Amino acid sequence: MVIATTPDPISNTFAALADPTRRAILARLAPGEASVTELAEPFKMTLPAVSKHLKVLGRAGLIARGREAQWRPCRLQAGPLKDADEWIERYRRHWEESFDRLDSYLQELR
Amino acid sequence: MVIATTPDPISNTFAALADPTRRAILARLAPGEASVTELAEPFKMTLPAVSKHLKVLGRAGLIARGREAQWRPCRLQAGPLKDADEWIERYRRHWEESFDRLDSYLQELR
DNA sequence: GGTATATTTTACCAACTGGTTAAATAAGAG
DNA sequence: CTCTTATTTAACCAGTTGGTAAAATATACC
Repeated sequence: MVIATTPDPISNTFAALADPTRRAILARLAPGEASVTELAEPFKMTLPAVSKHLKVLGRAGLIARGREAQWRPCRLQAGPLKDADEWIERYRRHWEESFDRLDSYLQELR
Repeated sequence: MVIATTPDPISNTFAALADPTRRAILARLAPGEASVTELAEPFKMTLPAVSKHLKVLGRAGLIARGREAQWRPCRLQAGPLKDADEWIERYRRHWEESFDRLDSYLQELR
């Protein structure tokens, strides 16, 4: 199974977050680690499909894998999320400003 | 040119951010609006390629297009970035905690 | 060794992506 | 109307993605 490796970590992070299944997996891992079968349970896709999603998350550094008997538990690694957050934060001013404009427009309407 | 439309706005946003060219375009738009040719200038790709990137950003709601004579100026729309930021923020505790663990480990090493 | 459970790998497929070139469209200027 | 400039569309291509089914691998248990 070929998984493309961008030499650009933040692109990998955003690409990994661009899929609802993968975001749900991260949400499931927030309270603590889980096995692949546990992670797959809520989805109506096959186990290999989930395994691929985990590989994408792993490549992005968003999860780490353990080894316990025949289980390969996953746990969240939030480091890349920090980088993504810092990238987005640079635009905070913009969405706050555009809210202000909408707000004062709504004021005018009264 | 077929541009896939996910019924999932935040997936579109993250997918749009997953490309370095598109992130650079957004950065260029932060100080103010720009024409397509101006946006294309720093890249060694053709104009239609940039036009496609702008379409992806438009679909994600990250830019709006104007009309001035034969120019179609782009300006940043940061709304979707706010949603992306809010999604990521839920994990802030996780990257701060993992920093704390690294920090106390480094303390121990001394 | 043989069996059961958990997970990954392989091979395959249709759809999407990111790029190209060439042609089409839009608007201003002479 | 013609020419120039700005931009998009169309057709195409190679590579990636997200899924599948079937086979392979890993570990525990008897």
